[in-house]
Amino acid sequence: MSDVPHILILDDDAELRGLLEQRLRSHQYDVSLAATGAELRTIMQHTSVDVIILDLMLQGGEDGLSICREIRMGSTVPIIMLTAMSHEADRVIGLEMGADDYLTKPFSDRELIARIKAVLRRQGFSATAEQNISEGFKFAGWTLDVQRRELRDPEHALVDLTSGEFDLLTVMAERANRLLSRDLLIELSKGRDADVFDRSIDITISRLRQKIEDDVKNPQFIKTIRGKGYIFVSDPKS
Amino acid sequence: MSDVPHILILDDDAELRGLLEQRLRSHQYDVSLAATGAELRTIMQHTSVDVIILDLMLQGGEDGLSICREIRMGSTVPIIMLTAMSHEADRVIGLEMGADDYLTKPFSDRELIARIKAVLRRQGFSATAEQNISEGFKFAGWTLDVQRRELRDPEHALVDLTSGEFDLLTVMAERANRLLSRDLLIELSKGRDADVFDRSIDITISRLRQKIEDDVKNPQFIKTIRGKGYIFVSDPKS
DNA sequence: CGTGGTTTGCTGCAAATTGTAACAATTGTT
DNA sequence: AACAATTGTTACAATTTGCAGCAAACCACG
Repeated sequence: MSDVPHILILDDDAELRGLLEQRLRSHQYDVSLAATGAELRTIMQHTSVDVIILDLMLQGGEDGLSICREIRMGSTVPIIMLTAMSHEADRVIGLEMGADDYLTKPFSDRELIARIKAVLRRQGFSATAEQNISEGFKFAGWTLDVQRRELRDPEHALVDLTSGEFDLLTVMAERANRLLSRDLLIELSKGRDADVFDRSIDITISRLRQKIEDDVKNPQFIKTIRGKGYIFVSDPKS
Repeated sequence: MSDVPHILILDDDAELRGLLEQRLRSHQYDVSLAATGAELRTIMQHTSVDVIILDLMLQGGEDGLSICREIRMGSTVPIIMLTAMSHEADRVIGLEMGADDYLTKPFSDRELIARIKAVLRRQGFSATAEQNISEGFKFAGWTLDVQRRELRDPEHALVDLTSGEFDLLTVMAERANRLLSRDLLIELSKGRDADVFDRSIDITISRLRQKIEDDVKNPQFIKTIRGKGYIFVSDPKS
């Protein structure tokens, strides 16, 4: 609960679980273990988790993807998926389901630690999830204050957003650096299901870009992924 | 199990195996030995391997090329092949099957170590091992930032790529210096299976070349292997 | 060397996808 | 009610992608 990142591992292979626990602990992480989705749920209800490591293939009718999607319904915790198969298609599916990264078994400590660090850094780990939600977000000098519902540019000037624009920006900032489908964005920001020909997200994205992007033709923050959706990049231009 | 590269040797000659092990260990590598394809499989399932050294000629019905191909189905580990004959034909076949480099017997320690280092370096090993992963790629001054979905030329200027071009370049950069078949590229970059007369990769390659190659007629980065596919060369100029 | 068949490069299209302007519907305020 | 602000829809523009088809390059033969 302090500044040590807390990692939750869901895998049905007890041996691998133990191994991962040992290695992550030796790298100064706080580790919790779960063998089933139910255990994972219990742990998540009682403690705060910074990263989840999820095996794509579970036994006994459970499925990593469904669990991933389920977690995503109620949380934005970064998820790293473990997969035994190497088909890159898994990656596509995993990312679409809301995983943040994935690893093909077997993998080395080095790889796993690197991905954990990368994911934590991307999520701006200095602030925990709750802090993020209550305090707001910062990206490239901009400040999004969710409490006051205010956006300020790097010069600290107020940028006038409509509430729809603000809601969209908020859900995107909460899920920065992830692929977000139009359907998901509509559900999260408008709280309704998307119609088949629903283009309203595109229009709101367009209006947001006009207000926050330097060059609308080359957006730094909101990137379009053709055929997939959008990504909000929280840390552009290094 | 830490930062020392792990090398797996598959050879049916026990004497050569021992010799290689001893020498590689003296060069600070972590070494595992396998005498058969089955042993190799077992080792790969349980640990992570950074380089595989594979004898092309094996006894008892096993064949280095098939094993190489089999490894490639599920992994991108660099493979160095040992061959008794120096026929250039072997080289072509080997590259087709997915080997990364070649060594003709007999060879010196020096040669072997040099190739191992070269292969590791191409995989971006020497780098702090963290950048290597999912952050981005660098080649000949260019920068491919996977998070921000941006490509910059050696002058640090943004190069405008479409989603499809970006995806293709990414999967090629992830597998630099390897022969990549059209089918594989389609599966990896578009997430679908290739049709029989699918030329869409050729077109995307062509458009990519227009944007990144100095002289499109003499491409430095994306080389065509007639009848086989393409290779992305990450470090041209030699 | 030629020659013909095969493979690859690349230029128009056409279809699909995305961006956005203009207008209509909705909501909230005075 | 009148008005302004916000949001959704429609329509059209711009972009991206894949295919057809032809030119160029390549290869194996004689």
